Amino acid sequence: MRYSRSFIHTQYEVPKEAETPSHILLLRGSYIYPAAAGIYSLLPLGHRVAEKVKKIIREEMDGIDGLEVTMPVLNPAELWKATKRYFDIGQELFRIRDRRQREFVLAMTHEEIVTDIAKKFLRSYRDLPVMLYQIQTKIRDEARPRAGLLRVREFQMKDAYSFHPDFDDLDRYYPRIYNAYLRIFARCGLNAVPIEADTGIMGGTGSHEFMLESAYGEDQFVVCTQCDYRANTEKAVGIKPPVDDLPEDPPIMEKVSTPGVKTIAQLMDFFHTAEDHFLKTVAYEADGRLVLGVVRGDFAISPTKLTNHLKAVRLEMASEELLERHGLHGGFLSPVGLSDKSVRVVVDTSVGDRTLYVAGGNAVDVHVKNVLPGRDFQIQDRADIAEVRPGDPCAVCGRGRLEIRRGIELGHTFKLGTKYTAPDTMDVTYLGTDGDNHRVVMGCYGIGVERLMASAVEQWHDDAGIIWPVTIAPFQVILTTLGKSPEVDAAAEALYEDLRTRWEVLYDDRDESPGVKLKDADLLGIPLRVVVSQRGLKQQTYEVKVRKTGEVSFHGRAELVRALERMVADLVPSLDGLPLLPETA
RNA sequence: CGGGGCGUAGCGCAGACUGGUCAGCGCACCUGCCUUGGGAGCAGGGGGUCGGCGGUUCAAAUCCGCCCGUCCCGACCA
Repeated sequence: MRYSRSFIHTQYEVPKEAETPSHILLLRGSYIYPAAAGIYSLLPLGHRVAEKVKKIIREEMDGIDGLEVTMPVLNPAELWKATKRYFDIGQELFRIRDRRQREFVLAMTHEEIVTDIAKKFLRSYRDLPVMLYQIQTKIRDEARPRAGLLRVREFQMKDAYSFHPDFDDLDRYYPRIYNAYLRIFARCGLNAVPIEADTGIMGGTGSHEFMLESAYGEDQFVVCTQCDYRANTEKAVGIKPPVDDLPEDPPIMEKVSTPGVKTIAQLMDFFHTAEDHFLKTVAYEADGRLVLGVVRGDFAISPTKLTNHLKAVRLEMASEELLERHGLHGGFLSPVGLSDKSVRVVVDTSVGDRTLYVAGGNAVDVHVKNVLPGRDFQIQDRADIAEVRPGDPCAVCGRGRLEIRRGIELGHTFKLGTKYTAPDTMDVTYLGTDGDNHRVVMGCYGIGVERLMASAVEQWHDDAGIIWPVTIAPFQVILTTLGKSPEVDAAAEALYEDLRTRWEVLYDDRDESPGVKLKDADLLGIPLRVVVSQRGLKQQTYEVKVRKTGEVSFHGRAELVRALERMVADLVPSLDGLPLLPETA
């Protein structure tokens, strides 16, 4: 491709809307162009990168027996009503009507469509297992798109769905997709870290997120400093150091007037007592019911953990009206002396029975002190509903400490089970060898293509520009001429014709000053740069610079191709040392 | 959806507080000359509903109101 014909329009200035490195560099390199907030065109360069990524994804998906399909973006609302997602998902789901007022949604994923297909065609155990996948546009009305391609409203996603005769079969398949994901990210040059993810109401250990650690990521995950435990903060479990200072002869519980004292900070001041001697009680509305969550004062409640424990669909902070209706008062909530039996109370495992707590009094301006769990109130529902804290001991190895890191979620694998095939959703069964109907078990697996591209830039850039991994670079080689002379042009033309039979070559044939051409080559991030110049021709050499290392070498015409071949091979990311799961036959 | 910033040429910005003398600068773009190893130089040139609507005023880029767009923080995120 000749640069002069390539629709590359680099810009020197940093666009003011961009702050994140990938956003800045992709705009400056004319890889992408915004149409609206969180909606981008992929310009020729960006399109080439996306196609490279998609090719790698296809190879890996095909390698684990995936069958590519294309499903519609426009989905009839009835299917989404059947799975109840039409009602459970908030404003993020685009809902539209056609000219006859029939309701449609713009698909944000394709569980409904693919399950409907499965229901139609999967009749017998002979049809299973099967994995269908597509790479296709997803549309979501994101509340806040951000950071260029990292969080957008329209994007291409590889979404895959596997169908199995039973859970065992899904468990056998799962490592194959997990390993394929590790290979995809590694082949794209990304250091993806698999972490255990929240599985929602499914439970179990059937979900992983693949994270790229990055300061610009919007997700947090927990890592152990000693062992290889890695988990989403919504799921992570740490050891909660117990407080054990119960006096021999515990004093009885006592009411204390605490006018206007509501927060833990105010209470610590009022009672001159440490944070971990309070019971923090927070009121939620879970699918319409009032629920009180209780944690020790030095912990915070994890809404996700509480939601999962309750097996609730929606969890929100309780409104004042709901509290009033139960005769409760925000700021003085408590599991102690709760008369209304319709209120569910969940107590976190941080609350022990070897210490005396200060708790709310369930009356305005009243707290109680010397509260002893088990004596002054009964714990009927005890669960881990607290967020882990940085520095907490690891629950897996017991030796390490937990740290919280930021990351970009590159992909997600999920054992869905029968969430979409159960009788109350889409009801998908097949006929087994025993002649009986059995329920189909599913898994789903997603990768965002543009987010992966942007993540590659986040991981691979310097002050001068992008440094594409050779596997996804728009071109492997940029051929640059310096100086204007017939000899240089002739040599470059001949070299271009030769190199382009082996690689994708961007031939910078522009009549620009050396500075402009060299700066553009760096900004665009093409892995190898070959320079043809008067100076080089005089010595009968061509200069090659490796973008990633900055290493410069000179080669005669005869050995240039061989040298480039070696350098390209060296740049291909290694698949050694990936934390692959064992696959069973 | 809450809080904040920004909106003047393709890009980046000044002008605004103190209304007039204000349609400006750099880069990019076009023409010519010249130059060619890290975003050259000279000369000439094109390009603007100052985000939109309304108000105040003799007069609005500038003051006031509403709206829109965009970015950041937070909430949300199948």
